[in-house]
Amino acid sequence: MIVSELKFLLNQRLTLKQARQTHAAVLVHKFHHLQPLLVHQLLVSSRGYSFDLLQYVKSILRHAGSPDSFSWGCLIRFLSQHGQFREACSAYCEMQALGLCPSTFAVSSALRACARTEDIVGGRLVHAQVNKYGFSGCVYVQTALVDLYSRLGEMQTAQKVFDEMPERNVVSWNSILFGYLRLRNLDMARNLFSEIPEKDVISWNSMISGYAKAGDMKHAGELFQQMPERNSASWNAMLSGYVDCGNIELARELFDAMPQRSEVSWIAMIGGYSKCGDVESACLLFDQLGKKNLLSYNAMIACYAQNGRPTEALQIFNGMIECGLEIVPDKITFSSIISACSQLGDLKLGSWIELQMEKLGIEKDDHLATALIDLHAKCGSIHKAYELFNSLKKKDVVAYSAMILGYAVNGKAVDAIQLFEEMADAHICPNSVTFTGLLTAYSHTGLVEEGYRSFNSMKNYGLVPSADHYGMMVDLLGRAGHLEDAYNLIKTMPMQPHAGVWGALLLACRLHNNVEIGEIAARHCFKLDPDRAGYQSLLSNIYASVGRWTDVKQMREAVEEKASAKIPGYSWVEST
DNA sequence: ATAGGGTTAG
Repeated sequence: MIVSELKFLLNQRLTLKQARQTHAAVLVHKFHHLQPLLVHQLLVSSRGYSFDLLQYVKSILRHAGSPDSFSWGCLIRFLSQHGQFREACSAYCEMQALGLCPSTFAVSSALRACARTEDIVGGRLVHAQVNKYGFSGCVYVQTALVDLYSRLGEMQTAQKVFDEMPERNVVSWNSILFGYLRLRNLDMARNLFSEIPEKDVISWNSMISGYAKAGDMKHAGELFQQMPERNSASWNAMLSGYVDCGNIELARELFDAMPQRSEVSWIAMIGGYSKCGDVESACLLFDQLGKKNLLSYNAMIACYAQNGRPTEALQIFNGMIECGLEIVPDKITFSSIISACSQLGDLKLGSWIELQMEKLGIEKDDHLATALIDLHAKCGSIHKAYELFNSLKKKDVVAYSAMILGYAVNGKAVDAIQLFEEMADAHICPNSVTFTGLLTAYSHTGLVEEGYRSFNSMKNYGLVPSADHYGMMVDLLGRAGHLEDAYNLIKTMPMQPHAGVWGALLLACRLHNNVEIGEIAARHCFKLDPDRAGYQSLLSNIYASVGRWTDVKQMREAVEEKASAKIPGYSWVEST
């Protein structure tokens, strides 16, 4: 009688509270055989993972009259499915310690957990048990092994397991295909793909995205045309392929042609516009996107931050917090937001952001720490920046560049140059941003020879100096009084020099009071950046230094004319 | 039970 009542209860969706009551009944009446049903129901009906739930289930399992393998298997599978990989692994170990024989789904879930955490040691341990318990004939377990070694990049082992499988399903094929594609081994992948007896949409999608990631849109497109049925992931793989190779027009064509656009499509498209600097189009899409989630907010915030519009990045961030949907920012949001604070030079805001991160329990990974290095360096706390730099698990080119630039803008040129050498010793290849930092450092020290040498060394790394790099060299040469050399360098530029380059030359001419070159530089500045009055003042000062008062007067009038031409109230609008 | 598509730092 009570058994049927309990069974009825257990087949309902149970809350944690109801489960505790049922559990009490189970204990009182020693219906231990119902415990697996209880655990199973609890996990199946739960809305998701929570710490309380885990603790409760574990307490049932630990105090169960007889340890039972089925319940442990349910728990491990549940944890593995809900991304709690570490917990899944430790539950697996605990079950082992109880002397229980694992089920096939406990083993495959444990393998999945090891694969996702890239736990090679744990994975091999479970693998050893697979043979011991005689799961060599189980497709699911064997497929999980193929998946494990594929994710770890150990393709020889993956292939061996795959070859020895007594039977395979399409998931087994997809798992090994995934492994070769991850290693960018397109030849192997192509051969394998052609051998798959019954390709499903995932096989096709994996292959398409493999080609797309390798930049081979021709083959990707061919497969896309050939495939029997497409889902939104197929379209998205093509879309992000075009985005990655910078073909935003084709990406947009695809976006407009898609039968159904998913959240992913919108975000990929916004990211595409962001990368090619078309902020307006990105913004337009974002506004058209009806209900926004964390990832679409992240994409738009990143778009503004990466395109030098920090204020708008912060506005979107505020909009996200106050939208009423209770979207919680994650480490990706904060990476962009910290970058925005840095661009604004706002350490106060930055500190507030750091506090929010602590409150949310967001751990500082290397990505975030690098953003913080930049923030602290730009705001003058160079020691804090170096502390963060030292705390990095792995120092990559981005981290080094941030730190080198940090030293450079804080006038610590010697430290910047030293760090650059340290980076070379660590066999990390510099890129163009690294050289921005290094050249900034040289231009602060006035070490012309060394600066010039490092500028010329860029090509040894396969780097082409940008207009900004030329600008820094002009600044370095100019400040040191080599005005002719600076002017000649501009003349050799393969691209159109922008106002900043001529501005650096003009500034140097003011420092050394050179009228002849100063006039040339000023003429270009007027033309390239007609809205700014600063250039006229500089030239006027140069004229004054040599007593050409008529020209001085003419320049001053030009400055005043500009000032009065401004729309009244403009600066008020700008400051609100 | 096993698989695929999106957002982050200089």
